[in-house]
Amino acid sequence: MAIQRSDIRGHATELYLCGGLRALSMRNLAARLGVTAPALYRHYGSKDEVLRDMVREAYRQSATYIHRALSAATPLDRFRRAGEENLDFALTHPRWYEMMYLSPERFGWSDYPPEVAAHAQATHQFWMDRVRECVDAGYLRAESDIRDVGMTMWAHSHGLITIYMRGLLELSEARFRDVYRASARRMLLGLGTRKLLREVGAGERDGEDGSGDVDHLQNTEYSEAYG
Amino acid sequence: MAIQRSDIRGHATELYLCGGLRALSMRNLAARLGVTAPALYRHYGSKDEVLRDMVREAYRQSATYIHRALSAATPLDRFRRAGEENLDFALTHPRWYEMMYLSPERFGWSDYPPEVAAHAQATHQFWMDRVRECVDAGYLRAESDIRDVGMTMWAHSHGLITIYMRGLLELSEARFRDVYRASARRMLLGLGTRKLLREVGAGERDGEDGSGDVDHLQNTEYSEAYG
DNA sequence: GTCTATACCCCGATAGAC
DNA sequence: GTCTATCGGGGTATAGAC
Repeated sequence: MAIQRSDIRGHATELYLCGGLRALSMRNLAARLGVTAPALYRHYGSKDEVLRDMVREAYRQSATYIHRALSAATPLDRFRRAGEENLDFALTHPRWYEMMYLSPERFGWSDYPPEVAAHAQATHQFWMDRVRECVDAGYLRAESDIRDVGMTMWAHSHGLITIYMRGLLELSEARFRDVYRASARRMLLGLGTRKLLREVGAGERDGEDGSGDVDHLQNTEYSEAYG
Repeated sequence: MAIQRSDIRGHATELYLCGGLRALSMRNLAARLGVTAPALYRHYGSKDEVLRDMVREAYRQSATYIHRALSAATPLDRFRRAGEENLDFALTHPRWYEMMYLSPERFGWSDYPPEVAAHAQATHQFWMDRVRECVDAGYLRAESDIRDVGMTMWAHSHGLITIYMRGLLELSEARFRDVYRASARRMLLGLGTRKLLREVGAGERDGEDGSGDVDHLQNTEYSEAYG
């Protein structure tokens, strides 16, 4: 049986996941598949094309995680679930996650190839849809441009994950999940309407119903889930 | 005059800034300095050591930017100024900024060398000090752990800059500055106390004094500076 | 079509001459 | 302190075996 593109991509990904780009050479890759390096060029035009395929795979995997959120019943649940799934993806496949946010020049590209850009655009759109749903349902403030709200939340989520992965927080993964949720909650206390404050756990705090002014939340314990 | 470490680091940085890691080889570097590659090994033990020195330089440069904020008069001004200086640094030296947040394995490291970790820690501490000041002055909500507040803001700032640098926002630099400030403002509307809401521009909006409930801010124009 | 063998040039790094 | 010479290992183009 001849070698398939998917075999190459699979082993390339495995190599990358184990030892980073350093471990991923065409010779290494070929040896894993029991062939010599030039044989790979029958299936991929260059190492670059292998990398591109890997990035696409990262987006594809990411999509399988966050799309599970669509099975949730309400806009708010879909939104929260998407956040959880994204966190799961990032923690389970950190290098795939990282690849999605690496500068193009990391791969020697001056810009992203069209198919990668399309995946990125689709992911972006998914998040915007989640935000739009929540705005329409009255859970998030309506602004002149919905994308601005999504962008702020996206920035927070991605920034936090990056900082964690960089090792600057010195937290266990389990602890980081709590921290992530707590931080997301802080975001929502700013972004959410009173309706959201009422629905998201305010009822569990000291008998308050969350309809008072925001300063009442000042010393809340944030280590619980935001939903 | 013999070659100095600073000459090597300077040219290495220039090469990296122009063409990324691909353009930075010991041979290239040596050619730029008018010597041959092995000569560099009198000054640096390895290419790795050059990289480490470059990352340290990135932190040093970053520090010169954000430390200017200390000349501002009040905690709130120092905090905002630090944000502006950090944005300036990121936009003026995107690759230096990027280096500060690259995973260690980008450089072939399993972890950060101690001197780099120390710089990162100092930068972290600087931001925590800015947050602490603002909490003490009553501008930011006091939480059980101050670092949590700083972390949320840090994550937002870094995430937004990363997304912009990745080219996903398709904005001009000037427009991005507005977007950054607007997004930071959204964060503060969640993080700030009423005192902050009163001081930060609420007075300019339709004659409101900002002391009402937060839903009044729902459709505010956010494209102005957050301070 | 698919793979091997070979070859070229660039890389990081070392040894030893000057 | 810098050179030349050299090593092992990369990406990949080419030629040709099956």
